Formats: sequence, C-alpha cells, structure tokens
Amino acid sequence: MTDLNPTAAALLGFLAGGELSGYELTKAADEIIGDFWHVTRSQVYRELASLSERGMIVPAGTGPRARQPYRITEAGREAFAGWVARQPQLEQIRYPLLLTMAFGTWLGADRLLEFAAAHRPAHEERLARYQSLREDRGLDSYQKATVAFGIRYEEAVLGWMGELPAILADAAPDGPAAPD
Amino acid sequence: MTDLNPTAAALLGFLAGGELSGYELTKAADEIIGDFWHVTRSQVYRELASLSERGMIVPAGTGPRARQPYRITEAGREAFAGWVARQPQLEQIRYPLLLTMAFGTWLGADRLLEFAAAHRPAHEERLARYQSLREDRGLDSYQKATVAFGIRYEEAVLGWMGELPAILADAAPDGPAAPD
DNA sequence: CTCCAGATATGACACAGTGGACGATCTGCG
DNA sequence: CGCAGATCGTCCACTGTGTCATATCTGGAG
Repeated sequence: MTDLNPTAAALLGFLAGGELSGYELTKAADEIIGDFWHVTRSQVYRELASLSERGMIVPAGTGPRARQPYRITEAGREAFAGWVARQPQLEQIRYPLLLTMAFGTWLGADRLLEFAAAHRPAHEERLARYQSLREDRGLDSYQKATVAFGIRYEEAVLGWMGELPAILADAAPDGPAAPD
Repeated sequence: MTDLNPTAAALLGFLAGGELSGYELTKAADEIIGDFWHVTRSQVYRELASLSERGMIVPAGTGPRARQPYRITEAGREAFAGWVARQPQLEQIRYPLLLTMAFGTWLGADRLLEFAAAHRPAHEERLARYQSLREDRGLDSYQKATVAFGIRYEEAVLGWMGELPAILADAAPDGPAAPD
C-alpha cells in the first residue's frame, strides 16, 4: 500500500508475470505501455533500486551478461494490488506542436502547416500498427481496449490535421507578423 | 538561439505581448496553453530566474504586492523567434487509466468501467468548453486550431469510452483473477 | 477603524520523468 | 581470432510536478 508512482507500479505489474531484468522491463514497458506511458531506462533502474530498498522486489540470481533479474515479493504484490485498485488520475497531454501553434502569429500559417505535415507519417504509422494489433489474437481484451484508444486517438489527430488548412486559411495570409 | 525549453519559450511568448509577473504568467499559461502544455507555478518562477540570468528578460519596476513584472529583452525576442521556427517534437500522452487498463487482468472489467465512467464528466466539460470557445470571436485562428484539436480529442475519448463496455465484455467475466 | 480570513504572490524542496553520455560485457561473423 | 555492434547497467544534468511555507494585500464583521 506504500504508495507507488505509476512507473514503479507498472514494473511490479510486469514482474508479477515472472522474473525480468531492467533491460527486459524497459523493452516490455516500451512495447506494451509505451504509447501512453513513456518509460526511460534511467528511470527503470532508479525505480528498481527504490523498489528493492523497500522490499517489494529481490534480485533473483544472475542472468547472462551483467543482467540482473528481479523477482516480486509478497509485499510487492500487495503494493501492486493496492495501486491497481485506485482510481487513476486524468491523462496529461504534452503537445509541442500545439504550443507553437498557439503562438502562430509570430510564425504564419504556412510554416505551421509544414510542421503538422511533418508529423503526419508518424501518426499514420501508429494508426496502422494499432489496426494490425486489433486483429492480434495474442492480446487480452484489456490490451485491446488500450489499442482501441490508440485508434480513436490517431484518427482524431489525422482528422484534425485534415481540417487544419481550412482553419488557418483565414489567418493573416502569412509570415511572422507581430500583433499589437 | 540559445536553446529554450518549451515552457521558457512559452513564457517569452506571453511576455512578447507585454510585461507580466510570475503569477500572471502562470494564469495566462493555464488558460491559454494549459490543455496541452501544463505549467506549474514552481516552474514558472524557476524559468523566470533562469531567463533573467541569461538576459532574455529583465525585471520591470515593481507591481502591487510582491509582484515582480518582467519585460522581454531583444535577446529574449530573438531566442523566442528561434524557438518558434523550429520543428516541434511529437506529442506525449501520459494516461494513467490506460496503464491500469493494461494490467486489467488483476482488476476485472467492472472496476475498470467504473474508473472510466468517473472520468467521463471531466471530458464532457472540456468538450463543452471547447465548443463554446469555437464560437469565441476573441480567438485568432491559431488558437482556434488548438481548440479544434481539443474538440477532436475529447470526442475521441468519449467515443472510446462508449465502446469500452463492448470491448471488455469478452474479458474473463470479472474480478481480480491472476493469469498464469 | 481594527482585525483577521482569505486571496494574491513568490519561493523552497523533494520527487518523478527525460535524454544523453559512458563504459563494460557478450555475440556473431568475416 | 578479433572487432563491430548489440546488450546491459550507471551517472548526471535538466525539465516538470506537488506540496509546504511565508509574506502581503483586501474586504468585510464587529
């Protein structure tokens, strides 16, 4: 019940399925939750150290290379169970393109449309990936639900990009023009 | 050109429109960019200190209370112009509900649906707010563009929540059931 | 008018999360 | 063999979040 941050909780969640090392945890996190909860290696190792100190995981022998697998403890399982049953916070979006766009007067519509266009392929790829995941027999329905969000989200982004030119059309025609 | 983080850049962007204090900047950021770039008070003051050190802003007299307004300098304007013209990064989403959902096997569909339902009013309110902003004559078309994203996004979330029960229906009927 | 509750305004600090650099170890293959 | 590249962990500086503290001003109750 000792409160966990979401990243630590996710690591416990993965460890609840078997022993894994930091590197493997990083990969698992990247593949399975990476689209809505980004986790870096640095933080994985930091959280592992902290979880280990708090007795929620223990080192389990040694793997190949310097690999250090961890096993979840009973305390760890309890902490995870406590975390998973709590009402999650609202989501946070950090969208630099929108930030730039909010100050668009200093840049002009043309450049902004280029910026948006540069992002489009990435969104199309994600959408395609989600769509193929939707058919994947290996996912449980909970993971399917997260994929379904991804599809809705990417469709929304692409739809928005589609209507952008029309919205920005009635901006001052172009170019960095200071208001006031 | 000295590279700015997005938060610092946004503060310069606001200051480009006139002198503002930390508190006023916090409010402006919250209202205008808060939905896609969350900024806390602590960070505003930290960035102001850093920008001031780097000569991009200067204290401008004193306002009422302990209020300390800042004025942007020429160096600040240049740094901002440099930042706004750079291709923005891809967005980041941090969605705790999806994290919990990814580990849904340990919780069960019923609780997850409750969790999602608890978020619904917040999304409906945001959507309503965006829809009324869309009619707002006071926004320039760049800000309209950010609002348009908000509308697409919230519609996507609400649509997803609508299909959730169906997706989770074919999960193991209920309850925390450990797999393996 | 006085006083104090509450709003305004800034700051300090610990923790969470990001990104890049570094170095060591193993693996495969020319 | 030997070395290029992948694997694995560590470190550090910086950005972002959340909470607590503190000082100042404002508006009403008395």
